[in-house]
Amino acid sequence: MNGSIKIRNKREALVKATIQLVNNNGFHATPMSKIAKMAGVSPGTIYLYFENKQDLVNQVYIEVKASFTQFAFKDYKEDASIAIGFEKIWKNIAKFKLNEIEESLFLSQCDNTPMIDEPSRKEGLKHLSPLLKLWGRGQAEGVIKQVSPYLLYAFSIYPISFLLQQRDRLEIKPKNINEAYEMAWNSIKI
Amino acid sequence: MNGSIKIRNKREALVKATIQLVNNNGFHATPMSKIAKMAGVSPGTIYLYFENKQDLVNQVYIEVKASFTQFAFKDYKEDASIAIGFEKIWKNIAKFKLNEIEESLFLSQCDNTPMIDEPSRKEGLKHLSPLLKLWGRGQAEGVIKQVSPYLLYAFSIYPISFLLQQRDRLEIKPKNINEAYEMAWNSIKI
DNA sequence: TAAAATAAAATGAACGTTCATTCATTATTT
DNA sequence: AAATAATGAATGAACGTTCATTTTATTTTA
Repeated sequence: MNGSIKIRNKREALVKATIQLVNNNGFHATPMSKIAKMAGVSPGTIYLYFENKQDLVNQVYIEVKASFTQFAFKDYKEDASIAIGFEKIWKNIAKFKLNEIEESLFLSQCDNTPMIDEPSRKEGLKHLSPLLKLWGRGQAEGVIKQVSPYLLYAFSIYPISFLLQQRDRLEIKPKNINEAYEMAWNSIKI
Repeated sequence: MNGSIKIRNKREALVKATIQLVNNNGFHATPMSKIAKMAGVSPGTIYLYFENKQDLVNQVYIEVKASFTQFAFKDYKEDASIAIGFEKIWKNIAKFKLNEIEESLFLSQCDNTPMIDEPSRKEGLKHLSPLLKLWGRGQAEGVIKQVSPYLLYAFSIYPISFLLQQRDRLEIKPKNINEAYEMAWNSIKI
């Protein structure tokens, strides 16, 4: 019982340790030796699960991103109305970003630095298509503004990441969530 | 006449080189030796202008942030109407983010990683108060939503940073800028 | 004005440290 | 006993920083 994360399996512990240490120190200021120590594992052991440091961080990125997108579309039914469908997805994303803070901070660091290589970036982007489809349908129905998906994303989804950065995250409670949701919807609805 | 940036003075060249290299490689993957080489200067020379690597990146951050905020409030008159004032500031910020891409990318990396120390972060945050004042006035007049400044920022200003990240930034042309502005305004106006 | 003396700026090789990675060895599981 | 998993000391490359030395600029002297 040392100061390290308690583990079921070593790979999982390594992933967790990587997220925490990269969040606090940045990728290149996080030595493999520290990751190993925090995971309660020898440095050499890392190389049984990952090819090298870059591979480690790529894999962590892809896993966290997958976990994020899976959460985003939980209980989302493609046949619901645009407004209902969007609210579902939006609130899923908000819940994830505000509850899974470690994972969200990690993603935002990955998305704003060159620490992830291009193939892994592409891989992480795959899973967002249901939202794009929803928007396409909304535009066809005349409910959603006729602007590029980039703009729709920038003004309705991306702002959630900002709230997460604030020091006083705890203030973000149900009332504020709903206020935020209304702002998101107002910006993309016709 | 080598491959390095041509310079007026060495400090300026070092700042420019730091921005470019950090954008491409990240802070900790950018050795002082490379910064020196790109600036056309000896490694030792860096330490005539900066205490150490952390001090270098802190100073660059503060300077770029200052240049950004100065640009944001150019030609802004405090006595204009809320709508006019906000549009002025918003479009200034958009112009900066979309034209000064190197500087904007650098700021977004600084704001999403632990590479900048806390005092310098605080220092960089100082200059945004005119916008907060404008919003306060707008709320008093019943023009701006009664929500926290964080939310107002998240939904009207922060999205601009996302547009900058897109691969096809060149597509962001006047028409799209105005669409984006309308979305920003829609999300914060009552 | 030219030469000499001093000061300031800049250099880059060298230093100590840290890091990612390896691999001979040990522990654990089958 | 054989196979698999894990270890951690060792390695060599790369890094941030220093500082004795050189180069350039400024001032003083003759």
